[in-house]
Parts: sequence; C-alpha cells; structure tokens
Amino acid sequence: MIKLYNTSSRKKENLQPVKEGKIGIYACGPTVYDYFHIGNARVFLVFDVLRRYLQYRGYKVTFVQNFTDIDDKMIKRADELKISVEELAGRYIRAYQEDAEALGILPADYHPRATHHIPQIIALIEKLMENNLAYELEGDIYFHVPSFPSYGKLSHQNLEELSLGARVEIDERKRHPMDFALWKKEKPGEPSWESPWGRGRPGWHIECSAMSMAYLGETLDIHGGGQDLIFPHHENEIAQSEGATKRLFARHWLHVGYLNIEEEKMSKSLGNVLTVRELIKEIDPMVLRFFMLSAHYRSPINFSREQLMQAGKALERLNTLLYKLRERLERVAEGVPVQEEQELLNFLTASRKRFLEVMDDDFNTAEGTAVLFELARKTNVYLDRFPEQKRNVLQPILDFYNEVNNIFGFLQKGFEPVSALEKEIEELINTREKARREKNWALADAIREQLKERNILLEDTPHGVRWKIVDGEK
RNA sequence: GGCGACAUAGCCAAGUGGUAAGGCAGAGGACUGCAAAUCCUUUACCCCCGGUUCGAAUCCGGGUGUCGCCUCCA
Repeated sequence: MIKLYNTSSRKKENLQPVKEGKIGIYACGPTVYDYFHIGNARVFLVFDVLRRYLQYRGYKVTFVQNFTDIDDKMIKRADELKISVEELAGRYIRAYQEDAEALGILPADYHPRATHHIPQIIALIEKLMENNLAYELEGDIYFHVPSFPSYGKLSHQNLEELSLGARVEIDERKRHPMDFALWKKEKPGEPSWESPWGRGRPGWHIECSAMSMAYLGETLDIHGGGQDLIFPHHENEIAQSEGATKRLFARHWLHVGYLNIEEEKMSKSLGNVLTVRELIKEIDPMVLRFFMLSAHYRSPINFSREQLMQAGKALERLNTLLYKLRERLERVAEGVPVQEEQELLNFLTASRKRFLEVMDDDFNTAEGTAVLFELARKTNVYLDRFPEQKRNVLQPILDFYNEVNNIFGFLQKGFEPVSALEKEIEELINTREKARREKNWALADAIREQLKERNILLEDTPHGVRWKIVDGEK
C-alpha cells in the first residue's frame, strides 16, 4: 500500500484512488512570464518522478500540469517586453518545454492553459454565484470567504487568525477582508474576455479549480505544488471547488519543500534567482536531477555549488558501475551461479523489495537512491574480484538499474553512438597502449595528460582501457 | 501576534520504540609502471533538560536555535 503525507491531515495516508487503479494528479505549473528557476524545477521533478513511480506501480495515471498564461505578472512582463501576453506565453511555454526536456521531465498528459479554458472558468464562477458564495462588485466578482465555513482547513488556520495576520491593504468595498477575486473587470489595454458580468479576466486561483476538474473530475486523487502555495492559493482552490461541487476537492495534498540558495530563500529582491536555463550551461542537468531526488521531497534543501559537486561525484559512481556492467556483459557467458553469485542475486531481490518499500512510504527517493548505492558496492566487489563472471548474474543487476532509471531518470542510458570524436580518442588510446607495451611511460602519460586537458579521463583496467568524459572545472 | 516545520558525523542526508542507511570529503591499507576506477578499514555523547517505557534519535512536557507561512512567490 502506498502512503503519502497529506498536508490537509498532516499525516501519512494510504493512497486510495477515487477510481480503482486510476490516479488523477494535478500539479500547479509555472506562470509563463520568464524562464523557470531551480525551485520550480524541484517541484516539476518531484511530480515527474511521482507520476512515473505510480505508473510503475501499475496505476493508470492522468497527470495534469497547467500553464498560467494570464495574470498580473504576465501583463506586466508583456508590457515591459512590448509584446502581447499571448506572445509572451508562447515564448516561455516553449522555454519550459526545452528546459524540462533537458531535465528529463516528461510532458504531462495535459498542459492546460488558463486562457484556453475561459468558458469552464466562467461556468464555475456562475455556479458559485448560484450557491451564494460569490458576489459582484462593480464588474469584479469576489468569493465571499465567511460563507465557506471550513475555510482554512488546509493551512490549519481560521479566518480570524488569518485576518489578524493580514498585512494586505484592505479594500473597503469588499464584504470581508479575506474575500478574493474570481473575476477581474477589464482594464484598458489588458487582455479580456466576454462574461455575464462584462468583459474581464479570471482571478489567480480560479483557473486551477476549473481546469483540474475539467480534466480529472470533481475529486482529484493528488493535488499539489510548492509549499508556498498552501496559502492562499490552494486554500482558495478548495473553497472555490468544494463551494461549487459540495464534494471533496482533493484527497491528497502534496507540497514540495523549498529550495534555498546558499542558506537564503531565493527571491527577486535578493537577486539570487537561478534559472535552470542558466544553470545547465555549466552543469549536467542529470546532476541537478540527482541532487533534487537525493533529499526527501518535503525537506527543504539547500542549493550550493558544493552540494552539486558532491552530487555529481555520487552520480558518477553509479554511472561508472553501469558502464562496467555493460562493457562486461559484452563478453561473458551464462553459467550456473555458485554460492557467492546466488548471494548477490539474493541481494538484488532484496534491493528491489527495499526500493518498493521506501518509495511506497511517502515517496522516499532519498532512501531509494541509497538502495542503488548499496547494490553498487556489492556489484563492484563481484566485478573486480570474481574470476568468472556470468551473464545471468550481471544482466539482472543491469536490468534493475534500468528499471529504477525509468523512474528516477538520472542515470546514463547506455553507450553513446560512436562519433568522430570517439574515433580520434580510440586512436590516441591505441598509440598510448603501444607506448605502454614498450614501457614508454613518458609518451603514455603525455597522451593521458593531453586527453585529460580535454576532460577525457582514461582508466587502465585488466580488460583494456576505458575512457569517459568528465565535467572538469568549468 | 497567530499557525507550522525542522534540529542526526567535517559537509549533505535517511531513519518515527529495540542502542544509528547512503553519498561527499579526510586518514590508513589493497590493487596499479604511475594514475584512475574499485574494494577494505576508520570518523556520531542523534540541540539541551525533564518524563513515559524493560528499552527512545524515535513518544510526552519544557527550553534553545534555525527556517517557513499569515502579502505575489514553486
């Protein structure tokens, strides 16, 4: 049984889908007014892996992640760039797709855009009006928070507490200070749509309610995003959705912890926002992916170059093993496993079981990666020390890594196709091998040094020379 | 002021009642022409003080500290 922590109950709960065998997930996606930053990336990555894992566990998953393509930020940015909001959205949706792909994030089943769902949004607001939960005010529509009694159940605060802490400027026209906009009256020069209340545009929370229910039905199995969305965004979504349907909106609320940079919150004002686009110019995106998954999704993580370097080394250790496995498999035969080999195979079975256990328990990717390292050590021992290795021992191990990699996605997939560069390297290696046979160490070392400067590392093994590209200092 | 989270080795990070996973870094060793890779060994009074328990990093109470939310934010 899979357990997930639910922000709403503050407990781990069994994952029990609304419909047997199916899971509907909605994740709050980016506002497409800029490149996404590494904090966003963490959320996308967590949901990507969650979705893959649930599929691996046999669920039919429908995963929806929206693009917010109309709001204050969009309008402001479009204005700055002197382009239309539509153009801005197109530009950064493409950027999202490129950066997400670099990080190995698979496209969601649906990436709905707010501006493409205006009718659904309007219908939802109409329903709220009917239910007496919303009111019109000079062309704006507000959700009346006091009329939704359980408001605050997600963030565990009541209305009084929230109002007390409110530092927001109070709009005296509103019936209650916490009332929030569902629909905003048109302003000159801003995008707007026809509605029963005149031209205008949706408020910030309503799109997620409308689109999630449009694709996944009235009750979602899993809904989430970054921790900072708990209040007010998700609280408001609950109010809107449950206010309209009178049904539970989401069974599991999953919130991803913050990513800080050098111990500080990432924010525009501190000027420390790091976009994925910038970062992957310097470092392997797979290292970033590994780094994010090596902590539990609910823990805050601190990003630093130092941490990333450590992650890079760790990941390299696994990739080295995979390389060795693939290489060795090219020349070993099957055979009856002896006791030590049987023990290794038993350990593999235990590893797979352990992997499922820790992942089932609130999606513990940190423990999951530890399983890979433990198996790596045992396999390395076998690879280095055991005289006659067997295909039927090595292949299942490689299969396991590939299987896990379908979920985690940070390991190297296999041998790269031979390129011109590789041919050149092979020739240099041959020259060096000849020198080594002649005990011409000076020449041999010179060639190794020369390649090293090009970030190509040679390793002499009993079975010949192996080379790999390393990151080096960039 | 209200609500909440976290505090585990030099660094990062699992572990929610039976005396501490994993990674990085360091030290020593094996292997190697030298390296690299790999393996072995080695590094923890689990923030403090009480309590519950045969037994607590793990539960309860009280401190201290860090961070977050209450305003746009992933």
